[in-house]
Amino acid sequence: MKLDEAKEKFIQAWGVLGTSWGISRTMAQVHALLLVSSQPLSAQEIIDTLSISQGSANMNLRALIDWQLIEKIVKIGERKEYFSAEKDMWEITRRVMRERRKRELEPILKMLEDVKTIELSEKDKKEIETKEEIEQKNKEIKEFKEMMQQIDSFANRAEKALDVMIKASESKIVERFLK
Amino acid sequence: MKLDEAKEKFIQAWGVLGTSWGISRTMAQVHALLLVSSQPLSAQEIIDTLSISQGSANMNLRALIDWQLIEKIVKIGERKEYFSAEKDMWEITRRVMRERRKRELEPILKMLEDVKTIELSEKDKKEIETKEEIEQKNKEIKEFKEMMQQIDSFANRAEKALDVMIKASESKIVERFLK
DNA sequence: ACAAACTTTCAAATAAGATTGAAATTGTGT
DNA sequence: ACACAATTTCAATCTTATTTGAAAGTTTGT
Repeated sequence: MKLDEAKEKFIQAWGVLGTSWGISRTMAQVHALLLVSSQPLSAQEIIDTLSISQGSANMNLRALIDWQLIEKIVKIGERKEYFSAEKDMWEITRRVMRERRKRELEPILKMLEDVKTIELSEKDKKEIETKEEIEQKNKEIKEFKEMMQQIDSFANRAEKALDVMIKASESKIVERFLK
Repeated sequence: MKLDEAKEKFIQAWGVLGTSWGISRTMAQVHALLLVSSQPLSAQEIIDTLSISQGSANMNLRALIDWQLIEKIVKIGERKEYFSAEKDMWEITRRVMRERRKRELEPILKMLEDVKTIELSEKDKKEIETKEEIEQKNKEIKEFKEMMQQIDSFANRAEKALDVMIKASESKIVERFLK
C-alpha cells in the first residue's frame, strides 16, 4: 500500500473516531490530514484534499486553533496562511484535556453553584400532612443535598486531579519516565 | 425554592451537560431523574415526569443499563419493572471510564492495526524521479510511520493507565484516601 | 386460552448539528 | 484608489442522530 492510501485510511479512521469524541467528522479529518503532512498546508490544499467547502474549512480550522491543536504559519513573502499541527501526542493530550476540562467540568461546577444556593425547606407546604409525609419529605431533601454535595466534591477533585496530571505531564522528568 | 424545582433544574442541567459528554440529552435526563429519586421509578413515572415517549424511555433505559449506570428492580408481587441509579460518584465514574475506554480507545487500536500492517515502500513508483524527490518521499514515509507509532504507543499506555486507575479506585484504601 | 398490564420494536417524523456556497470583508501591492 | 487574492460570515440546505407512536410481542393471573 502506498503512502497516500495509508494517509487516506488514517484520515478516514480519525474522522470516524472523532465523532465518538464529540468532535465533528470534518474537524477530525482536517486534524488528521495536518498530523500526517510533513509540511504546513494552505486552506486551499486542505479544501482540495478533503473535498470540503471554504466555509467548512475556515470554521474547522478556527476550531482546531481554538483547541490549540494546530497553528497558523505565515511564510514570508506569501500572502496565504498555512496550517501546521502539533505532532507530539503528549502535547496533544494535554491540550485536549485542558479544553475538555473547560467545556465539561466547569459547566458542572457552575450548575451546582445554582442548585446549591437554593434554600430547600419544608416551610412552603400549604397542605396539612401527616408526620410520616413530612419525615419522608425531609429525608428526600437530605438525600438530594447529599447527592449534590457528592457531585460537587467529585467535580472539584476531578478538576484538581486533572491539573496535577497536566502539570505533571509537562515535567520533562515524568514525561521521560512514562516514555 | 422547593425540592421539585431544584430537581428539575438539576435534570435540565445534567441533560445539557450530557450532550457534551457524548450522551444524548434524554439519556442524561433519565439518568439525572433516577439519581435524585429516593426510590426506584417505573417506566411510566419516568415517561410522565420527563414527557417522553414509551419508545424513547425504553431505549434510553436500555442504554443506561448497558452502561451499568442504572439497574432494573423487580418488586415482589408487582409486574412493573422499576429502575434505580447507582448513586456513588466513584462507581459512576468507573463505569463511565470502562464504557468510554471500550468505545473510544479500542477503535483507535483497531484502526492502527490496519494502518500499520500495510507495507510502505517507494518501490511502487512508476515515474523517474530525482534523487531529491526520492529522499523527500522516504522522509515522509518515515514520518508517517513515526506518527502511527506514536499514536499506537500512546493509546496502549492510555489503556494501561486507565486500567490502573479503575483498579486503584476500586481499592477501598485508595478510595478512602481520596475522599 | 384469554385478557390485561406492561415492554419492545421499528419505520417515519423531528430536531440538532454540520456543511455549503455565495456574498461581504479584509489585507496587500501597484 | 483600485484590483486581486485570500479569508470570513451566514442563511439556506443537507446529514445524522434522536424521538415518536402505533403495532407487535411478552408475561402473568384467572
